[in-house]
Amino acid sequence: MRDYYTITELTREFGISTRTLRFYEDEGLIHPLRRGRTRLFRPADRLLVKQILRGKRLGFSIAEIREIIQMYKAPPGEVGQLRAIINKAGEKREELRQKRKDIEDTLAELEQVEEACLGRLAELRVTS
Amino acid sequence: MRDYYTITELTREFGISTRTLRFYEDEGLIHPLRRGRTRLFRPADRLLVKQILRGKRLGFSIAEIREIIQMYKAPPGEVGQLRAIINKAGEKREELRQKRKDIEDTLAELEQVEEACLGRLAELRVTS
DNA sequence: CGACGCTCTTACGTAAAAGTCAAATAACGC
DNA sequence: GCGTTATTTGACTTTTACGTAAGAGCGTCG
Repeated sequence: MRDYYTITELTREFGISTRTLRFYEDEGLIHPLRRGRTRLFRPADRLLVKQILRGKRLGFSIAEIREIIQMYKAPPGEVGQLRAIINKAGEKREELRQKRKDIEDTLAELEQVEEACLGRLAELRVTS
Repeated sequence: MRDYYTITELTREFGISTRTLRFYEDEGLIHPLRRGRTRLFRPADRLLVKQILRGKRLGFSIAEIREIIQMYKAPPGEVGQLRAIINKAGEKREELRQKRKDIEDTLAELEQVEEACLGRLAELRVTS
């Protein structure tokens, strides 16, 4: 496990631009160290980037991703705070289950598309 | 099953604006009938809207949703065309499986968050 | 008949998430 | 040490997916 990654290393690994990583820093999603002005990304920062991109793939906005990330690093706060986190986590989980159902439905439809195409191809081979 | 829906009926059912439905028509995603200038949405149009919104929940862009929709209504074309559709459907399915994995991972992490919070709450009750 | 609600088109505005470009530093390879 | 490459900040631009407002046309309810 590397100590530090340069910004370019991460852009290559994840297929994103430096602008994107700086944007995520401006948005408060990551906080890489600095040596002088140069950013040094720790493994923990790299993991965060991974989680951010995963959130993007699922269609979450930066604001939503920020909420999720903040739950991960929520400190052992007071009772009300803990309950609030539990609630928010529950909501997000419900949302994710909905997305999962959407995926299952779309997958089923695409399988039908493929089968229909294969069937039509078979017909064409027989007919011709 | 209704014959036709007005634009406002659909906006109420789906919680979207008339602007959004007209935008989807401009983008070629739906093609409601017309009586004069007024749009008449058939059940098939309503189904399409459902599929569009499902795509949006999954983070697909309008362009991607258009691709998916076009696969659904692909006519029994020629062999090359059919193969192309099968390929594209395969790609989308792979993408969806990735999203599903992303969801499973995020769900697992959120469950950990919840458990950590519950554990901490239990501690607080004991300690206090 | 008049107000009201629904609908239409056209056009400009906007928020989110970066892309792009410039100019200045900093770090690296030899 | 010096040229090349990487990195920084800052500002402006772009794309997507609508929001919003203006102005006008129908149908109907009282």
